[in-house]
Amino acid sequence: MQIVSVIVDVPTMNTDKLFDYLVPEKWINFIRPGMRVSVPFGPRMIQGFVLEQKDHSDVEKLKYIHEPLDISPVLNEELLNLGKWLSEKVLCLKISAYQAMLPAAMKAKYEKVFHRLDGGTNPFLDELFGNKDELRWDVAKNNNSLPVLQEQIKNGTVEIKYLVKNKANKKTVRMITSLLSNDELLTALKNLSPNALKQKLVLEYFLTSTKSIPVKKVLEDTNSTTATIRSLINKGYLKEENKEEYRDPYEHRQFQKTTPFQLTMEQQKVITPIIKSIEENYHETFLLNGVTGSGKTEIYLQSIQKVINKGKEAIVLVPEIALTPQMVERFKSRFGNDVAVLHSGLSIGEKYDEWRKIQRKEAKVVVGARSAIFAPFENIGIIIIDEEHENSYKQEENPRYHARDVAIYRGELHQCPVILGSATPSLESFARSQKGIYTLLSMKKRMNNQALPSVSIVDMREELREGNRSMFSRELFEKLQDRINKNQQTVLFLNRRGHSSFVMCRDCGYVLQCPHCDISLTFHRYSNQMKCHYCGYESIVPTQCPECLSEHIRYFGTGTQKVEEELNKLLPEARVIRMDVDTTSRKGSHERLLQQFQDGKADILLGTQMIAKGLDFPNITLVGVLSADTMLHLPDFRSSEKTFQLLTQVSGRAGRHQLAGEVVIQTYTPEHYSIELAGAQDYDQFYNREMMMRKLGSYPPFYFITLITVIHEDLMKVVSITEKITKYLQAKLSNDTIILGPTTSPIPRIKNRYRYQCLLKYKREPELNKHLRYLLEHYQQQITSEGLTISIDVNPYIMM
DNA sequence: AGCACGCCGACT
DNA sequence: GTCGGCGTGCTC
Repeated sequence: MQIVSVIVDVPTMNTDKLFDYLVPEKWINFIRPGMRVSVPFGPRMIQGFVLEQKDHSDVEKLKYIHEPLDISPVLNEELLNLGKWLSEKVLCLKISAYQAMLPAAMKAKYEKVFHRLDGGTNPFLDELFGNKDELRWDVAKNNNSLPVLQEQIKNGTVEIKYLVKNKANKKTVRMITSLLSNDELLTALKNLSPNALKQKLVLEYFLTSTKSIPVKKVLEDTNSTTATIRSLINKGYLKEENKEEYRDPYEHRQFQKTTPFQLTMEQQKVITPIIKSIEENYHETFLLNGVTGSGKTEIYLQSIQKVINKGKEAIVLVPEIALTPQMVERFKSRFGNDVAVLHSGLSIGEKYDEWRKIQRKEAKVVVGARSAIFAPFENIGIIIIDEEHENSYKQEENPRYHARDVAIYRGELHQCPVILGSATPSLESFARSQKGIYTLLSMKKRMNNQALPSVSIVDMREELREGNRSMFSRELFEKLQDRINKNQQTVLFLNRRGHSSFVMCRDCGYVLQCPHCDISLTFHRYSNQMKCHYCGYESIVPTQCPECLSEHIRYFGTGTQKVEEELNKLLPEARVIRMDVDTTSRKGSHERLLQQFQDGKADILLGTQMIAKGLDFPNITLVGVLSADTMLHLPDFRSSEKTFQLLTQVSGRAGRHQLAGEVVIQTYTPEHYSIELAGAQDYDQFYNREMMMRKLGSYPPFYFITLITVIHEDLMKVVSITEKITKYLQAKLSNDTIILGPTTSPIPRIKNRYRYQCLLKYKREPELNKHLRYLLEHYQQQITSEGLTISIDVNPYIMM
């Protein structure tokens, strides 16, 4: 007797445990841990993951596994353990953790069908089923036949079958193979009936080409029909078979092979310790801090080459928005078909194929977004996270994991180096490098010794005072005109996030802040109040600036569209390409717009977030940041850090080649350190300043934080539950732990459900997860039956 | 999540 | 006295 323990695909807390099943005789030792199986669960049939094998169970009435869904395990032992670790660390369901590791194509799709059992003897059923003996549930439902069918089920003439399917499947191509040698073909040709002209053509075709050809191609090339092929198959000359094929998203692209570049002194120095840890098989986390254009990618490429030479595999994570064709090309042109690519632009089927290349060891390198950290490699030699400070490495839904944590966990397990690369490392990572947890590797020079662009910061309050009410400062406008005259290109960057949610004085730049939290107050339109999302402080919306008594105090924000209109008015001769969510929603439009810009079809590229990275065009000599402040005043303790990173990032777009670059940053708060220091491109100084702020505010990296959000349609319930949770935690956690809340969330209501939150700041709480789990269990009933949501985000990046 | 079981109101 | 509403609880 063989028994397996299974995690079932039912995403609730009460089913988040192992269920035991008997393995049918014929599958003993075939069904193994890591495989997906379909199992009877109550009256239905569902998908599950086999976690363990055993020969005894404490449960009396075991059911049998219905059938395996894979021919070999899709999760290896490491990933099975990783899933367990992950679910404990981020407090998610085990099933969610495992599903996050696999391509979406493998997620189960359930179908219900009615199956007739009368053997066609009941004419009444003919009406319902037609000439088939199966009827899909949704079809029956649309025909209003459910009540009748229910009756038939009672009679025993119809049963319900539950099907477990994949979301997407392997793509197959029908192939025609010749079973004859050339000599035999010639004989066969002679024996053909003289009027079988098409058959003759097909056999002749196989004389001159390879033995196995897709049906479609045979038909096209010989201008014959399936009937011809069929008769040749019947004569035993040809054979038809299905061949599995990969969908290749880069099928029509040519990749010019590149060879390693000669490294600069600085690069050489940096790569040495990385190579050492690859060669000597030990884990070390490196923080590779190199200015924009310092050649980090070449370091990655040469390190990966070493890893491949050792017969091991490499994982490279890149932020979703930076995963452009240009980026992929750099890897594909160095490592060719050894590279698999995983990103959100691919279809479910394409992702599935790329994943299978990895699993079958046909790929050695995976380049992908966040979830690629779960690539099913078994012999990892290096893990690289490029632009490590990017927020997109944190998943903002369950499982709320950070790819960096998973990377380091896997790196330790495989005893291989982990490289975190960035021009502007996250404070957390840089602090760890200062403490010696990560090894800091710095590159301060650009590869071609090109100087960093010169940055000028324009005080927009001054502009206003001098009567310039336009969104362009005089300096930026002059430079814009100059570039158009010189036929050089400009990138204009506008940050749309934080749109009119904060209130600022246009005269002095004063922004309303919470007196207790040093965080900007958020404007609430419906209640017409200013609120702090961290402690709940409220105040009225001022009509006068509290600092300078000016009346020019208002909500802040401008859209790209408005800027475009303005540009058309002021510089009608300028050709503008606008890139934002509106103009890039269609597939491929992102790439197309960039291509147009690269081809010189526009003078100005105007855009949001998405143009901050990866742009590397020689003709860009001017970068303008229209309003550096928008992000700065978001109600988020990381707003300064994000501002600094973004400004540095954007500035790095200018003057990467022969032509020198200039950057103009417009701001209402030029004295703010994140803007001033981004202008000076001084990371170290920024780090010191920001660390002081974090220390004062008891924020990371000095404290860990965890955010608990309670969501329900009944506001009273939300408030009272959040209060209870806060009280409970106050009683259980140490005195050094700071508990902020209950307070309303930055977005107090989404889809008619109210949101309240409680923020924990702590240095050491070894029992925290235990308490949080207790809370989840305690409210489990209300979660399942009353639509209550309690979201727990350990180390949140978006404070909503 | 689904689905069955089970206990109260509106109807034949 | 029955049909069906959806609250409650279970699924190896």
